[in-house]
Amino acid sequence: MNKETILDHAFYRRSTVRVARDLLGQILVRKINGELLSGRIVETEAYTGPGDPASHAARGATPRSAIMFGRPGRAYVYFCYGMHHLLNVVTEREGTAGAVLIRALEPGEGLARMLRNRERNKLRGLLDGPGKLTQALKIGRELNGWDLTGGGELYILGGTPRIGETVIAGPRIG
DNA sequence: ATATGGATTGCCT
DNA sequence: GGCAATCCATATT
Repeated sequence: MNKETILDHAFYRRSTVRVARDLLGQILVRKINGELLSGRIVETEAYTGPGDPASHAARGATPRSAIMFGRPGRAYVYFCYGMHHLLNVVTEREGTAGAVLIRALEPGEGLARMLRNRERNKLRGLLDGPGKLTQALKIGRELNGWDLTGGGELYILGGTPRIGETVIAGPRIG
């Protein structure tokens, strides 16, 4: 059987692009106030280090980007445009920069709560953006540096059944 | 100490 | 399609 397990250190400690691709279809789980919120990852984006101008780690480590050089399997959450939190997972071995931005989810558990968190009534457009899903799952900077391999408030479930999906991989746009 | 602009979203026309 | 909203990390003076 395809047993669902929490993605571990070894999963994240690989090339950023590979982790980005393998994250598709897995389940992001958020536990907060005794409630379970979850969604299936349907869009990701890879950010590496030097050589990737769009990456925060492009010009070496800064206080903010240092975590991208740190242990894989940690969350990198940062605040953007003065109003959105963006969730990444750190990849590559310690010392090498890399992170994958979670761009979109398909709603799973806790739908009613996620709608409330976003003050929306429709399923449509609930989790289809990096800033939207963090709002729906109440993911903020307090989770920056969170170890995703240890369960608890935030983790990612792997080994989820694939349902005949098409994975499209391409260069980043923009 | 100050200036700049961003891994976005939602509302406007 | 265009653009304002709005905080903060980073670079510059």
